Amino acid sequence: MFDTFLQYVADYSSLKLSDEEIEVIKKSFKLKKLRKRQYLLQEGDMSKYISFVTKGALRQYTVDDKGHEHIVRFGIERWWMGDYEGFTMKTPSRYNIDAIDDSELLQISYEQLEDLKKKVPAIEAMVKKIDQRSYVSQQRRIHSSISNTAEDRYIDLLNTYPDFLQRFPQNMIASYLGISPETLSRIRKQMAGK
Amino acid sequence: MFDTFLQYVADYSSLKLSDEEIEVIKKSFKLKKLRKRQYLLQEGDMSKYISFVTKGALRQYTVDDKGHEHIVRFGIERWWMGDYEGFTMKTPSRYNIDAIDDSELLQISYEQLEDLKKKVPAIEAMVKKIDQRSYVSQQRRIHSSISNTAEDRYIDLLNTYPDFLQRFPQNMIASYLGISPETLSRIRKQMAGK
DNA sequence: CGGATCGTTGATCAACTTCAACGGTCGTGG
DNA sequence: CCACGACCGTTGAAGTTGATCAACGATCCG
Repeated sequence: MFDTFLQYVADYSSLKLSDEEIEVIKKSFKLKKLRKRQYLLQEGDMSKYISFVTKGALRQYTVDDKGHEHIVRFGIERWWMGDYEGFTMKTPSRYNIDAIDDSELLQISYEQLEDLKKKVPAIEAMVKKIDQRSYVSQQRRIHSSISNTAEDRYIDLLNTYPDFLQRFPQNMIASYLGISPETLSRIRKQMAGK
Repeated sequence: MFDTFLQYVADYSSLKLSDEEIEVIKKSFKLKKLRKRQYLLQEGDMSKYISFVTKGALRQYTVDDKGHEHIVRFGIERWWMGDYEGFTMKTPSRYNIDAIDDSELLQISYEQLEDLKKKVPAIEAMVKKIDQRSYVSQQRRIHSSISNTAEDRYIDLLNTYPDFLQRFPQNMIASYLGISPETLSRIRKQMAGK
């Protein structure tokens, strides 16, 4: 599963890694396996780790007083998951993160990642690119959510992350979009007969 | 208006700036004044600059085919404005940015900012903190938009940016929240009599 | 003064939610 | 290995929330 990560670094930094760098990287991470439905993090927890997903699928979400779940983020292979907010604000997590399928993660603490960025330029470049992309995707999601109807937001999702549909049950997709499962079902039906 | 910026850097980096650093910083920016209603950037433009607002108020928004405006971001004193997405993706802007009031900006190109970050550690620390905050605030806005009713989103806004109400007309607040001006008006009326 | 902009209000309409029921599939324990 | 319960998607009916359209008064500015 390190191959996945090394490939990812190469793709994101377009820098070649030396053997020593690869060693440093390997030593910085530890492997974690999660069973389906297992928590990586629960609301109220403090977490110093972020996790690179090499296998499986996870979600980050809250549960409101009516028991409804609201998914703010999904993570699959080659995505990062973690309570970035809690770390930067030094507060307990507002979110839960759990595994939707059996998953494999590479974990690193934020401090170690800072350290690694200094030692390995490719990692620094990678993090920078991730930050840029996440800014852009968040901004677009905000824009979609204030501008579009439920159907258009669903279409946006189809275009942006076509694989989500295969990977996640429909009710979670609905939660991610901020609509009820019933509405999503009807939207899909209605789109099928277009 | 440089005082505003220097104070901002101090607040965000908690590092003291040397006189030479202050000189380098001053040389990197150029002043720009905007009249109310004047564009800083229009959809389709390419922009290499980001702007630090020392005075006034701006908004970043799109206009849909029905002529409705959708505001993704506001900017007032001590905020940054610019087409970050267009710069990182090297694409023309999807957004318009214009001045809501007469405004004063300090402008710098992205390349120069990179350069400045290397020369002045306080700037680097500042940018890092901004990135973190913007991630967190975007995530929260997304969460609010998928979880909350119009009223709750308005309450969120009141708590997060209490000054927005004084600074921006109600129809723009509505646009930012993704609701119609009429709905916001009714929500406010209804909340007043609580 | 006259026009544009802004917030408000009422009436109607469309979008989405909620509640309830049903059928299919899948995983697990007996 | 089968049966049962849990979970998931679908559908219908009714209810709620928010959008739209239109009209009006107030304010601001040139």
